[in-house]
Amino acid sequence: MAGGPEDKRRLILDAAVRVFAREGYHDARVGDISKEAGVAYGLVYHYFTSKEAVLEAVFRETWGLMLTAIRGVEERGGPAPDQLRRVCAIVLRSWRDDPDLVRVLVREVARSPQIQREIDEIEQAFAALERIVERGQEEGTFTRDLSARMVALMLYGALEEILTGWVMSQLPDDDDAVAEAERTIVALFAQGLCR
Amino acid sequence: MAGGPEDKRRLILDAAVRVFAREGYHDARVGDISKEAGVAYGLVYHYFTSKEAVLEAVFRETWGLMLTAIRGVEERGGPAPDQLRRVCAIVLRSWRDDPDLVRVLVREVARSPQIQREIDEIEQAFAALERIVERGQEEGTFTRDLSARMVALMLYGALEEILTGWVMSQLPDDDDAVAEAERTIVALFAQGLCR
DNA sequence: TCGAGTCGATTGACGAGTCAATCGGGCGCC
DNA sequence: GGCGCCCGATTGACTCGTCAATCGACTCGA
Repeated sequence: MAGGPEDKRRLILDAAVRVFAREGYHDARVGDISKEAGVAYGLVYHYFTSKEAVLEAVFRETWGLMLTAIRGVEERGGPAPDQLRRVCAIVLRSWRDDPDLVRVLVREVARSPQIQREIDEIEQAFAALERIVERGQEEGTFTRDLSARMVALMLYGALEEILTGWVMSQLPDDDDAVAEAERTIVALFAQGLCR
Repeated sequence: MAGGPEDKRRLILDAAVRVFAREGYHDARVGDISKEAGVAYGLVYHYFTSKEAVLEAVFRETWGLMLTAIRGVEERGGPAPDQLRRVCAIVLRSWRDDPDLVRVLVREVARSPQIQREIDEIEQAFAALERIVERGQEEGTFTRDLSARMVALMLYGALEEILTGWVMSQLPDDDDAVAEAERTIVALFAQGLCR
């Protein structure tokens, strides 16, 4: 099993993340991926039906993990603002955990023509955020004046833009900055700007 | 002059917006653009050095107008929350004004590998938002606890995500919804969620 | 006559995807 | 235990369609 087929698949997938992060999906050649993985060109097609399928697998597997983590927050329960904070922490910390992966997701998937916004999967992330906001409204912590769906969208956009800022190095991204981003987004969405 | 060269250039540019909106940049053929514009294939290359240059011109000219409008808001002055509201109105209403253009900007430019985030131009939009937030902090309307730059980024992301929601039809986009989006984003950033 | 503006068939590069050949290790049979 | 067969894993040279970009010809007003 140590040399089983799944290993090569993972090898290719991990290599693809590095290559896509380095070159971008469009400029990345399938040959670059096989080379980076140390396998033959054709093997990529043994495990994936196309170059796009490789990107899709990267997205699907990562996104699945993220959704699971978010659902974990929901199940653990607690006050809505706390849940929001924990979700933001998960999303923002992913940058420290695997910058290449975040780079690929932000640049190629978030709004890409390839994988035109795996609507379904991304919708589930919105839905989770929306549920948390709704729960806050029901428990009376959050105002009912704002549409939970729209707030969820804006929260998602704010998080994505912070990650993008890091990917594009428009924003410092040391540990302090990551912690500050967490603090800022929670404070902003909870209390707003006005003093 | 009615048949002067600038006319054909505009013709091509406008056609390109429609074609990119319809097909996406990658799938759009240069021939599609010339056909849509009703000019010969080669003429596209008379006015632009490459297909990518066409997209870039679309971005640059539109973004210029938007920056001018935002600077207009700044110059007109007034309380920071008001300025924020006016900027949001400009951005969000652009969807009603020219959906094709917004579709292209959101899908192809915002995070694209082509025109890799015309860093400079987009930075100026961030900077304008940042200045407005800072002014609010100086006049004492906004809390000084949050980094103006980060807030600017989050605001930008929230706006972009709303537009994206419309582009991807994940969000109703009738006149009422546009008005509600304006109200929601201003209320959220000013007061936050907590009651 | 001149050249700016216009035309569109041609081309040449390029890279995704194919496929036939080879490898290798598990398994049954002697 | 050892031999050899079988089949999936692996290889990489090659094919083949696709466009972006070029370029030489044509038009027409000055």
